[in-house]
Amino acid sequence: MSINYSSVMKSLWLKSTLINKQLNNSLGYVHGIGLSEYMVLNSLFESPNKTMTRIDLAESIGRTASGVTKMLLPMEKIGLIQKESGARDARVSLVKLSKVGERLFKDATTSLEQKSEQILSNLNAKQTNEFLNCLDLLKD
Amino acid sequence: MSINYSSVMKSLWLKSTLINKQLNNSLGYVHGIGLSEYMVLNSLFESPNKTMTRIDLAESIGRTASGVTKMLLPMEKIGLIQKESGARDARVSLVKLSKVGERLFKDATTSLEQKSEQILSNLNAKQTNEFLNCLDLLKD
DNA sequence: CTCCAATACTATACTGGTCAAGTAATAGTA
DNA sequence: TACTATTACTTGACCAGTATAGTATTGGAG
Repeated sequence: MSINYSSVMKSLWLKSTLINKQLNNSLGYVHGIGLSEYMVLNSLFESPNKTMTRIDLAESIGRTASGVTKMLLPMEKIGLIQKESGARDARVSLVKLSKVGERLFKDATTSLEQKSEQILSNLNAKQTNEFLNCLDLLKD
Repeated sequence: MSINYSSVMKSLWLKSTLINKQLNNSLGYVHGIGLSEYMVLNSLFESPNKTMTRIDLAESIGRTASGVTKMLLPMEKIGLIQKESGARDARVSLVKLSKVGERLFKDATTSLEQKSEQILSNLNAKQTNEFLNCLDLLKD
């Protein structure tokens, strides 16, 4: 019995689009950011000094450099992040998570956690761990 | 030890964006369609008479009605689908998979299958089945 | 039969992303 | 030291999707 690989990908595609909408709605309605913005905050929060280059940021969230440039503009305007000067390389423009951004990130995280628990509520602990493990094993 | 639910969702989000790009590139380069278009063909192919209404189509691929309206325009122009008149309800405009569309769908399916197998190559058969099972269990 | 609400779209304006081209700074090489 | 390639962006044109508002048709209540 051979596996139908593409049906797994189709299922992944459909579920991820539906879940993305859910999570975007949750975060957007309460905190005014989308999942992409959340992931930016997340990457910054987890990085040493809560500071990253735009390229590293783009890489960490699977977006292009220009995509990052554009999404950071409004985030800077509302004070979630700030430009950090003082890089030894004059090409890079460092991005730092602000206090406001960190606060919003933490609030958004609890929202996300709740929604995520709900989405995963049909899986038991073992399944959830296996699922995460499988995700990590996917080649990209 | 409690589970960090949101990290599962973050992982899902990141992987799915990266994999979407991969699959879109594969399909786009060889067959000139994206994953969304492929899923439209897929839904039509699997439906009785290879015919659906636009809202059923929208529902089946997780897109809005207006999204479907727009994506079907070019697909009709290149002959992948055709408008089917003769619905009892004059509001609906039925969409039918054409022979050309069916042909392209089958070709694209083999491409997709190959790429999918590659993406899943780190998972064994048991893991793959479990993964698919978990996907189906996700609430959306 | 006549409304009124709901359904199945379509059109417009907008958002969020890409790609390709351009700029400035740096790194590597002769 | 100078020249070239690479890197880290930014910008503009475009594309794929949404939300909202509109149209035409249908179904149901009185």
